[in-house]
Amino acid sequence: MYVTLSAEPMSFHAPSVIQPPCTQSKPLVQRQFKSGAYLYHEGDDATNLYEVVSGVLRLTRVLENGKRQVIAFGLPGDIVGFPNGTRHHTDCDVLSSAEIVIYKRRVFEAGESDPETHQRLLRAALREISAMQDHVMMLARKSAMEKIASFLLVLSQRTGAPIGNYATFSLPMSRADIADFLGLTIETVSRTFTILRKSKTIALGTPQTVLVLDLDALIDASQADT
Amino acid sequence: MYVTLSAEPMSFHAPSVIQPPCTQSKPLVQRQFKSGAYLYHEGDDATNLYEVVSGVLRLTRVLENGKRQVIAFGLPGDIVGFPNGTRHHTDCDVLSSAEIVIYKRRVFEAGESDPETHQRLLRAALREISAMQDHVMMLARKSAMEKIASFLLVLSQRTGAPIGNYATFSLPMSRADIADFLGLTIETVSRTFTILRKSKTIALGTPQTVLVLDLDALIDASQADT
DNA sequence: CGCGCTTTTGAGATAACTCAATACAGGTGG
DNA sequence: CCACCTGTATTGAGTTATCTCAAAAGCGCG
Repeated sequence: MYVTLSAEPMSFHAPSVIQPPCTQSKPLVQRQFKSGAYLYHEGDDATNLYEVVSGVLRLTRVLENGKRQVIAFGLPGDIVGFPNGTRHHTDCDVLSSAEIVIYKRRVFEAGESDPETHQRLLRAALREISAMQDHVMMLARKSAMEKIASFLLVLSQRTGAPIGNYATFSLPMSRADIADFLGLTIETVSRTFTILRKSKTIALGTPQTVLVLDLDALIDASQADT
Repeated sequence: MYVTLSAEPMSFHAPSVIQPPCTQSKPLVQRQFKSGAYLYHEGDDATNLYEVVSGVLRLTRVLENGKRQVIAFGLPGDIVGFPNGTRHHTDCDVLSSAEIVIYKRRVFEAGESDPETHQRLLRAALREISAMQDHVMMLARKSAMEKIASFLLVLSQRTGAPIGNYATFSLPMSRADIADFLGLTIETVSRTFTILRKSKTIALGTPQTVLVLDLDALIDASQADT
């Protein structure tokens, strides 16, 4: 089986070994984006790729009927904005204020000028394919509990901070976003959190602050019937 | 909304405008693979990419518990085998005998020698990301009927042949494969086919031969509640 | 203090699942 | 040539995880 951090396949974005975005002294475009800002919209001409240094992005797509589907969350280390053809095929907005490194799409597509960055972006695109495949497997075959537990595990691994023996992290996205991402309803997401709370697997400070009390139980839950 | 052939987002592989794999007179590696043959296995070192000229491939992944999940089907025009890092992350076998053009991975990754092919493969990778996102949306939000109808529509559009006013195509994959691909059970797939037959939307010659009797009804079914 | 928004809880409905039986088709050997 | 056997597909009956609709609780803010 391929790349995993734990026993669990990465569910929505492969763990990139976090390395400084650029080791060279070259001028590098890095910007701060506030919560609520949009990096790009579906249909926009894709001139840039974006690497998340800190903060969280949300990639969504709008359906025919106007409903919004969350395709992915962009966590630190992720590179987002790979276009289909010349245009973006999702919306991308900021859930919690983010520092973003901006790359020109040209560097990705041609890359004569900067082969190192070119390679880096290419690898990110391949990782993205793999990550989406993992997500497909999750959506197709996992129960609500397995989905939520997997989701929390990934967030914990990628954005968690230790507090004593426990890990804590924040959920910058709403229950609705989580539901949209995992193919569930808000109510099911909420009920599943409640079950995890009652079993003392996690605790919630606020609804958007998670404390992992029992990591093993959470891992078990993410693989339940297997 | 982006690239669609009909009102329906492409569900598992974006429609590549089918063009001859190589317009140059250069030597080109093309091979015939028989049904049942494997192009590669998960974990194999990825030395090649594969373009489907004819036939159908199946990309699968094996779960911890030994169950097999169908990630995608490779139809004519698709390019498959994009690795994560240096290794393949799916199995790929042949469902119906296929002609395959083989590209060296190096050309994709570096491409100094053949920038044209490099670009071509790069675009295919981006299309793949987009296709997987479409599939995610399908898995997350569509009913069994919508999934099956979407699936049949895509096959009809991409591999169908006209017979009088109707279109016909074959299903080289089993009901189990379809179920695995769409996140359903075999029984639900079969029942849904039956509903479509009884409503005279489609007819089945054999269980693997589909005749589309009422395209509009099929399109409606693929978008049902929207 | 009250209003609006998100989250949680409750109760009932249902789409899809599971388990089980039957039908069908293709291949084999008598 | 036909009966049999094996694997796939279909149909049936009952269960259940998740959804839907509805109400209550919590929380930030003017």
